[in-house]
Amino acid sequence: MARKTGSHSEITGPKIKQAALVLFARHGFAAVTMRQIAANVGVQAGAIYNYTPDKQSLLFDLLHGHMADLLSKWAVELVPKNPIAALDHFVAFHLDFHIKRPELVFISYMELRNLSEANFKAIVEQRRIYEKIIYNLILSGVVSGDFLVPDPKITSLALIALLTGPVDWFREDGRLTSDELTRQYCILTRQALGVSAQA
Amino acid sequence: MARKTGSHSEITGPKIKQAALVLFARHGFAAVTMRQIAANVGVQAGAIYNYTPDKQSLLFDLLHGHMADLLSKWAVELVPKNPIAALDHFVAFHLDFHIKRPELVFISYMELRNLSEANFKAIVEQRRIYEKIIYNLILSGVVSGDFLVPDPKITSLALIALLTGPVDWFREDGRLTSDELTRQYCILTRQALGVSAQA
DNA sequence: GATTGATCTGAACAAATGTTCAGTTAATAT
DNA sequence: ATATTAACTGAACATTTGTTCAGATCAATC
Repeated sequence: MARKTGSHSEITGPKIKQAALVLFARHGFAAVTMRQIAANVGVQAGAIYNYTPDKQSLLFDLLHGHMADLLSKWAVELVPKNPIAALDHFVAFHLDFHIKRPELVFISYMELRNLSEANFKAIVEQRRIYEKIIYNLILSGVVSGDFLVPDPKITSLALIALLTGPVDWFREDGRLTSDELTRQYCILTRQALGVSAQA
Repeated sequence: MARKTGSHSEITGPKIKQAALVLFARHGFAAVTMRQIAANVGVQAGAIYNYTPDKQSLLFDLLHGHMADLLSKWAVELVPKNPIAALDHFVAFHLDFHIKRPELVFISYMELRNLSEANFKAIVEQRRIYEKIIYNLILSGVVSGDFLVPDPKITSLALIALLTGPVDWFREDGRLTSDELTRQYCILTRQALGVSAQA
């Protein structure tokens, strides 16, 4: 071989993914052209096809990688056995993970419909696994008597909506630190799940 | 004049808006073509331009009309003076209004960026007014001592996220009636705002 | 029944789209 | 120096895009 394999590709590859992410988040998958992505990388449109078979795969890789990242990071977390402590731990984890990736969170929510059927199913399965984690967490608190919720299934969905909301407005350089955000959402979620105040 | 003004237009006009709404919600503004909209109405693409100057206006009219509808409907609501009763009233109102319009809620959230700058500003202003309503509602409860929240501003944003979440999963024909949904979210929000249980 | 004008068709337009590919470039190995 | 080949260019492709508009259609008016 001449030229060490991937001498430039190790730079250009990630740059393409990053540019696609930012542009998809800002303008939407369908509104972004391959030429725009290429221009952001400093390359011609044709060069992108050295790194991805097509535009669809560019989107899928971003979403799939994001969810795989989320699930694997939670898998290595040391979660307390006590349901209330586990809830606090989860709130901190979920907020931290999502706040650091606003673009990925955004396109994961709103570009699902631009996936092919097979790709769509793969992502939905990953989400199902995550929802199940939260459901089990809430259920254990209900069983132990720490939580007071009428319907764990609904509450788990509501909890995700509640904890993902800050992604839309939280800014690292805003008047609220991420620690303060976490503290307040721990209070908010404890109250929402009916944890008695003296606990 | 021949032909009564709008003999067909009174039918075709709304049909175009409705088709655009459904298609924008399902596939996204940028992914929908004027020919798709026309086909859904049973007309040729050129005919659409009798009812809208361009594609952009089609989107703006949907979003602007939606927010105007929301604000004017709240304006005529008879809201109780008591903060806790007012919160319950608001929860019921917000849930009911949004659950009945899932497509409009969806595109209002995710097609903002496809608006021209001037159109964008107009919608943001309408949203600001609505957020202010919720902020004032929470503030009055804090002042009266009925609510226990660390930060009314954050809580008002969190409340909107919480109450808009069901749009994503609630189905009129699901296992939960809208009355039950409202009841559960009244409990959830009361708890989230720190309303003491015996109230 | 002729006229009018709102409504719509159907073809056309330039511009932009995702993707392909023959050929150029340049870094490495010999 | 020469050969090799990954990385990239730049032009080309068949489609599709939003939009325009001359002309067809046809119900209401005179």
